Amino acid sequence: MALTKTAIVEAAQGILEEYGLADLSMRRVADSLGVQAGALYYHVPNKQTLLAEIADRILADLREVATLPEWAADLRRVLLGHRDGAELVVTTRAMGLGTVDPTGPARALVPAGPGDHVLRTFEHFVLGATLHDQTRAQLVGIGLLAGFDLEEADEAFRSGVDILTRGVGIFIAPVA
Amino acid sequence: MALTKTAIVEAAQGILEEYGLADLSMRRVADSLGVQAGALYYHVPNKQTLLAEIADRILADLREVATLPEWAADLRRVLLGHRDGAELVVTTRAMGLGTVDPTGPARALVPAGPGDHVLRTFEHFVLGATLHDQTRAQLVGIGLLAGFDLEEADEAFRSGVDILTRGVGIFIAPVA
DNA sequence: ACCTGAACACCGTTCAAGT
DNA sequence: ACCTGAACACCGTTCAAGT
Repeated sequence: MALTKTAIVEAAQGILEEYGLADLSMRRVADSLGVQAGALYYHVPNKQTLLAEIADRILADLREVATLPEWAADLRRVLLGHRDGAELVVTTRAMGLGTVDPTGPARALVPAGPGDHVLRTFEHFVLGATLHDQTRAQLVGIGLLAGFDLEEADEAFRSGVDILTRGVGIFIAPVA
Repeated sequence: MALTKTAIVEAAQGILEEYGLADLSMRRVADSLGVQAGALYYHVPNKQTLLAEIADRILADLREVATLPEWAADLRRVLLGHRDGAELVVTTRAMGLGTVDPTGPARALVPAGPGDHVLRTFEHFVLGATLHDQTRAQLVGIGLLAGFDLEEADEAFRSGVDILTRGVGIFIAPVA
């Protein structure tokens, strides 16, 4: 069968889930499809856009939610559900690639104008915290890091969401 | 003069500031020092630890501060002050490398126990937001992205810090 | 139109051999 | 002890040539 963009994206995602982002090369994707690396460039402009396409597929797992904390937890769930999901989405978002905005399901929960700052703040926290925790969790899995517990990190994440929601005053005396 | 670890770290940082993280290769560092790439490995175990050493140097610019929002602004200032500073520090922190904790100057501002969650939450937000903004600012500089304004991003950052400090209630009606 | 084969210009890391 | 030279096992991307 002929090579298609969809087949390439799916093959790339398969390699990502199985071997991780560091081992996801254009040559490996081509190999798994039984073609030469150069052939990919007839269907995909470059590696970055291919990765952005995978990021879009990952973010498609996002569910509808009723509250901001629920949305934060769901975004974290989706990112942790895919190998190197946080790193992929962080990079894609930072470069302005990808078409799926992770704050999408939360848009309806805040007023259009001032709610924007709230959504961006939540997004940066969720991506920052989850990138940190997922990287560490994966290092523990390879035996390159010890003393990190994802359950504890989940607990800290929920505290972070509480702080964003109610302010630091819930944990410490209000600051100037 | 003989090659030293310090000379290698300084040369690497020089290349980072001038050409960026993507162009910072062991071979380039070696070239700039007039040695072969393999020679570096007698003084530095690998590239990651070399990068961690640069991250430590960058975080050494952190000032003493009196409040949490002031510390957040200072960390952002330091990261934006070095090319790819945010990416470098995010990666180094996630992998548990580097010896300088960016929350250091803020430790004295919060109580020992519950203050920890507050610090980590602030750290993840500052790193997440600044990584995002610095990447976009640098893409604008190369002409690969338009419609991003760092002044606006700074403003959004300050709003984010306000939300962390006082809760989302200052921007929108309190959420469940 | 679509793909191969081969090349260009690189990587991080290792290691025998020299000094 | 410290460095060179050369290798190993790769990269992303381009492009003439074939079908």
